[in-house]
Order: sequence, then C-alpha cells, then structure tokens
Amino acid sequence: MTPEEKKLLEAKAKVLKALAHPTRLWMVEKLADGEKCVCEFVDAVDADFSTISKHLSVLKQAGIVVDDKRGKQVFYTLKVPCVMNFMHCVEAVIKSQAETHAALVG
Amino acid sequence: MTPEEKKLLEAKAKVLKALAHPTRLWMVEKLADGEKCVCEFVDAVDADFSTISKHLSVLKQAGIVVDDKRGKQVFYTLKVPCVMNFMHCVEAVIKSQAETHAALVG
DNA sequence: TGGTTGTTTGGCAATATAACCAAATGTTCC
DNA sequence: GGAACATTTGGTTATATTGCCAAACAACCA
Repeated sequence: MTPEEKKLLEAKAKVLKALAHPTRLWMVEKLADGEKCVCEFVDAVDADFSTISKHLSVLKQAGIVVDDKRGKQVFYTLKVPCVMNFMHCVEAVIKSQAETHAALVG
Repeated sequence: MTPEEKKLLEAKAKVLKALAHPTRLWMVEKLADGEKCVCEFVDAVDADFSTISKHLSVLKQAGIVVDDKRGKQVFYTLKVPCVMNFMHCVEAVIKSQAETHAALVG
C-alpha cells in the first residue's frame, strides 16, 4: 500500500467516523431537509448545548457540513448531500443483519 | 424521538462505525473484488494477525461481511455489496473538503 | 498421537471519544 | 459600555477502541 493510498483510506475513515454516532447521524438526517440553526438541535436533543456544538464541529471538520453565522445564530447545511444516499445501503445492512439474527434464533 | 427511531439510529451508527477504520475500509475494498481468505489480509498488512482477526470480527458483527470456514482457512465475503456504492460519495466529501481547504490556503 | 498451520480469544496498556460543567467569545440591543 | 443571548472552547472524568502479546482452538498431516 502506497502512502497516498494509506492517506486516502484515512481520509475516508474520518468521514465515516464523523457519521458514526447516533446524534450526528440524526443531525445529518435533519440537515437533509435543509439548513438548520444550532438552536433547533439544542431544543430537540436532550443534551448539553456544548455537546451539540462539538458534534457539529466534528461534522464540519470532516467536510460534511458547512456553517454560516448570521447575527447571533449559526446555521448549518449539508455540504455534500449525497451523504444521504448511502443511508439506504446502511439500512439494507441492518435489515440483512436482522434477518440473519432471526434465522439463528428461530 | 421515539425509542424505535433511537434504536435505528444506533444501528446505523454501528454499521458506519464498523467501516470507520482505515484497515477495515481497506479490507472491505478488497472484499469488493470477491471472497478473501484471512491469510491474504495477514500477508498484505503490517499488523498482527490477531489485529486483523479482530477487525474482521467487527465487520462481521456489524453485518457487513460473512465468514465461511473451509479446512484450516476462513474466507470472508461482503454480505451487502452496496456498501461500496457510497464510497463514491465519501470520496466526493473528501474532494470537496480538499477544495475548501485549498481555497482557504490559496 | 503429536506437530504444524491458520485463526480466534483473553488480557493489558496506550490512545481516543463522549458528555458534562464552567468559562470565554461574539453579537445584538439598550 | 454593559446586559442578554447563541455558540464555542477548555477541562475533567468515564468509557470505548486499538494493537500487541500470549494462549487457546480447530483442522490437517506425519
């Protein structure tokens, strides 16, 4: 494996890692509907606002979202909307896994 | 958020988390070409075989791969091939991020 | 049976992640 | 300038992940 290939793998892993958290995934799904203010997340989730902020920061650093400060508020948007496309595949994995498990149990 | 929605988010996050590691991602990419023996990974990666085995176990638990023991060897296969589809999107994220970064620098 | 090979499991130390609280920052309004 | 609001940052603790070593297991061969 060349250093370039290794770097690319690490970059990809970073993006996936950013998505690999229930709260962040939920945020991304919300953002698929369009721009959202940080305050909307704070209101909707039962977590400290600093926690929300840090999660958004992870998504931003991974290049998944962009932020836009307007007045006192900060708005976040999905930078690369295709992120949502692969959720269908993730769901397929889950479904397949559930079936396997059911088969083992039953 | 209902408990069901929460559970689904956690399940999705688990799948993504399983993919969110350079070595595991590399394995998945190799498996996209078809079934591979554990020994092939061991030969190709500069890591202990126990490490390789544990990574494969993570992918298996997430429902991404299935294993098949034949004789002394164990073969792994991608269970849900669509996993590869979203790599294109992940690459798009990286590219977009690189451009943003370049724009900031230049 | 005993040795060899291929793979998994258990245990441990190092590192990374997550969540909370408190404090700092930046923006608006007076 | 100072108060109030929205968000980020720093610090700390709890928990999870990673990777190595050693040991266990399983399958084959002599």
